[in-house]
Amino acid sequence: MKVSKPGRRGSGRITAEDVARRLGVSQSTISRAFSPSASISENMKKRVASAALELGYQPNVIARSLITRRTDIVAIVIGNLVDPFYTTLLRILTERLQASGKQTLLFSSSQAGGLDAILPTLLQYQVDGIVITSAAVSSDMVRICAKRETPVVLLNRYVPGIEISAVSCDNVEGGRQMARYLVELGHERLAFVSGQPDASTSLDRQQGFISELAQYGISSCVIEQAGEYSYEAGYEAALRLMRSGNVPDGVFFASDIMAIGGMDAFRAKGLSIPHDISVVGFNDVPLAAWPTYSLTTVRHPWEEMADSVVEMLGLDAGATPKKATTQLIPGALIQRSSAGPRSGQAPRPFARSARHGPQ
Amino acid sequence: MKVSKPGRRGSGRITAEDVARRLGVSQSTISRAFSPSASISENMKKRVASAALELGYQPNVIARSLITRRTDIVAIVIGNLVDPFYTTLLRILTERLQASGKQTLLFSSSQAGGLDAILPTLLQYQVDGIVITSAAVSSDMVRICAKRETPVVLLNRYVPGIEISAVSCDNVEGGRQMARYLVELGHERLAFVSGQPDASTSLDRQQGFISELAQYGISSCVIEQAGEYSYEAGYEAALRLMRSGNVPDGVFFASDIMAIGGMDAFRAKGLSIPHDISVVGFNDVPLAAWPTYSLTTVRHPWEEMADSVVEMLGLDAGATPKKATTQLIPGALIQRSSAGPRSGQAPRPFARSARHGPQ
DNA sequence: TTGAAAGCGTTACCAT
DNA sequence: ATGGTAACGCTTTCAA
Repeated sequence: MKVSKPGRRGSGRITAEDVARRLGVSQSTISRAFSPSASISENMKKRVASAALELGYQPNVIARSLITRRTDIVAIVIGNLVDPFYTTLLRILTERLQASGKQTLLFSSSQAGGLDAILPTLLQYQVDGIVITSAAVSSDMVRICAKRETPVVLLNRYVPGIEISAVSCDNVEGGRQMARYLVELGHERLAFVSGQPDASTSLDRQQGFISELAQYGISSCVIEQAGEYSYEAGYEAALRLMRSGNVPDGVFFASDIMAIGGMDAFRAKGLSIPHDISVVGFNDVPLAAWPTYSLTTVRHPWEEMADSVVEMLGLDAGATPKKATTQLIPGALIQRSSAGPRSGQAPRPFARSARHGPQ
Repeated sequence: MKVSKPGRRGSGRITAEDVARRLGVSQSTISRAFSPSASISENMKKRVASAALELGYQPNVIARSLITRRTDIVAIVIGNLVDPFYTTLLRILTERLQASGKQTLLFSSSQAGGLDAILPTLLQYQVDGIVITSAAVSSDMVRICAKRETPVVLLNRYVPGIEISAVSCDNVEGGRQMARYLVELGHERLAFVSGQPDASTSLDRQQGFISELAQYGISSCVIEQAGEYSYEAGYEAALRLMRSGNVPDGVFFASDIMAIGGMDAFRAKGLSIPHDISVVGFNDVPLAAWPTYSLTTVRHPWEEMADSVVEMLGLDAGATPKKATTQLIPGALIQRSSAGPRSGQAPRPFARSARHGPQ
């Protein structure tokens, strides 16, 4: 006869052992009752379920992960929780992960040390995957993660020389769309306000914009460096643009939040939008749709991006350790009223470039 | 002589055992090298450190938590990741937790089922504490958490009849401050726009506002229900306020995001702020400081609130299982330009109620 | 279908 | 100061 183990320890923790004792069965049986694929009689399953409910038992996923090697936790590294773009990204991604039964362990990389300081602690938590939406990624990090077989996906950015998966909006094409749109509205004196000078997102949007302008025979475009993706930076950049003397008639800001700062600056100086100047952004954050701004922008394919991330992390059943690939998903031009035809021209001469109408 | 265990399993996981073998010492020694309070020679500690670095070893906190019963993970339940108030709260709290060596497991309760659906999975992760910033909290939940000895803190709300800790801004006093401020600017025809009708935050601000108005002999105040804390709801509420015929000369919105929606609505209808109408909000989200809005509001004591939460969770060394208490922290009236003296009056007759100047 | 036992990677206690 | 060993709560063989 089995000698029953000592009773409950001081803690309020209820274990499978407790349920087993209650039912007079083995602890393994309790485990099986919570494992969908295990073979257990329907009757026993029911008995366990009711006993568990009664005792308030819930399997300890932490203990489980030790043996299954899956925590169902995904780490998300976010740089700037002030920027609505990132909070939107976080929201969409967390909801998507939650829907797949994964939980989000949130890391803010704005802390001192950046990603380098975060990565070690992050890995200690044995996360099933890492999503990085910001911060510099070194090849050292990639090597460390690869060695531990922890999948990493860069979201909204990519690092060329590195073996790492990435999913991002097609920023080059987005820049092109904006160029086409503004040119077809009749604008010729254009400006681009860049974000962080080394961010691939900003660079790509710029490159797409400039190269498409060239297609239309517009070879000059003022490039104003805002320095960072923020309202204040956009505001200041707009002021500098105005001080420079020749105010453009169309400005493409590398992100919505900068564009909105820019609009406020232009208006503060008495310009009317879009009459005196057309402003467009990128991202389509909720703010952009507000009537005060009604910002024409490129909508990020939020849902598709989130889906891609989940797929590339290989979190679903068949964990295919995908080779590192970069996936670009096209965005959609959202026409609102912050950009209009050049003053004195007929409104909306072409609508060809608007692949999607206003929402 | 000890028989060495079989070598590494397929996985890329490096364990303390691996480091021990490498150094020809026991696994316990490796563990001690990573435990600050353990007794280990300085020399050995160094040898372990370098071997660990070489092999890429990091202690598995998941395994550790099994025995220490501390995961260093705090669950944060956020209802509305669109509202800048909540994203700000999340940012501040996550940074504060990270600074204390705790990690944030993020749960969005806007998902179907709300908190009831989330709590079970949340508890499976053996979190050290739970911070709830939204959603209804039932006494059942409180009982379950209490049984498991998992501390719970309500942030920015409280539930009267329940034995649960809460930390919140002093909403009643905030409402009073706003009443004083608007009255002293000369306004008499006032309105309050409420958020969710059952939210303690909204109710308290309303109560403080109304009761303080009464102190000044103003017994009537229009109450407009916006229904939820959102830009759109604020916008619509403002429109209804205007349609009602007697437009107030001062409106207190229960939250900044509603106030901003309201400002846009008033302006869209041709009103000038603060000339025709004064608007004030609550929270002091980053948006409120933008020049377009320059919203007078009550600043949430973000940092103090975060500090209080950490303290009430008892996460630091001496885990005092505090009795459930509700802590109210006063906010600060931030004077900006969305509210001004009643048209035709001398500007700023009193400044008494502005406890802090504009930032 | 069920039970017993061997881990998973760590900490903590007991020896030495 | 260090090594051995028993937990921690679970999943997963292997037997029955």
